[in-house]
Amino acid sequence: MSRDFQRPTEAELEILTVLWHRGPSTVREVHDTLSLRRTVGYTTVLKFLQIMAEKGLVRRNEAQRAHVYEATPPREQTRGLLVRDLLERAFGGSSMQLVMHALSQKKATPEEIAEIRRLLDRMEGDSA
Amino acid sequence: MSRDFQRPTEAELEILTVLWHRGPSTVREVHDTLSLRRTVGYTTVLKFLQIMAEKGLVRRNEAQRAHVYEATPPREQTRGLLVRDLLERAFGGSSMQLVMHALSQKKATPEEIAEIRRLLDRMEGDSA
DNA sequence: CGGGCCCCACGAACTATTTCGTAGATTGCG
DNA sequence: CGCAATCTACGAAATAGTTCGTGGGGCCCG
Repeated sequence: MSRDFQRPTEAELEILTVLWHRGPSTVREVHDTLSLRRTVGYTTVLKFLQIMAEKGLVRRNEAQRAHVYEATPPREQTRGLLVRDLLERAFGGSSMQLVMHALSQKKATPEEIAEIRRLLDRMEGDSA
Repeated sequence: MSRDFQRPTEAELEILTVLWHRGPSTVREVHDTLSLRRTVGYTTVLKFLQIMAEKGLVRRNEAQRAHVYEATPPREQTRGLLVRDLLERAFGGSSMQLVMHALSQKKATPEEIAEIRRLLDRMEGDSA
């Protein structure tokens, strides 16, 4: 069996974020959440969860009549996958360029900035 | 006419990166470059450039028999668009999280690290 | 002039992704 | 029990994205 997850499609990612946010949820719960942002049919969500279950992107608990779905790939792992991907496809692998863009995108709190500094310190330490 | 660019598809981005790298190029040049990485037909590349021209992603100079294509959206603008997008779709808008991932993804050079530090300094200065 | 090579336009096949309708089973209630 | 509300399964339409074949010209060399 394959242990590596493939890159989720846009709609799949949308659902994964809901599951990461809510934790294990039923189709209805996911649907209700998504509906807050955009119009989408109930069976559309159901279908996606079924597809994702096949792909291994979600785990399904059928104990109840309304099955409960849970995201399988750890959130950070998926994020890493997406970042790696964007890095390669649009930034020629230069993580710094990506960082610069991310930073200029939105103002960070002093705490967050401090955290990034610590990470930079660690990196310098390693490379030394 | 519309001045905002839409998010390029995967294949379109691939071609844009070639154009950013090479500068204005003919279909053949783009095709040759892409061929170094993967198998792709000449007319496939041609078709994409035609589609992209319609979308406004590239500009076409027909002065020569072999038309010369040039990327229209500035590279940094497109990168910004992609980063913003990823930020929204996978990081709940937290640029810090994205930065952390980007940094841990690939080792940056000491120089780059220094540059990021300077950017952080500037950010703290602004918010003060 | 004729053949071979390269170029563009365009349609269309193909694949991937998204969206939903319909059907059948289950459950809760009056 | 019988109906309305809810669920899942599944097929398939609709859309988006990718890939390429074919046709019509132009260009260059022998």
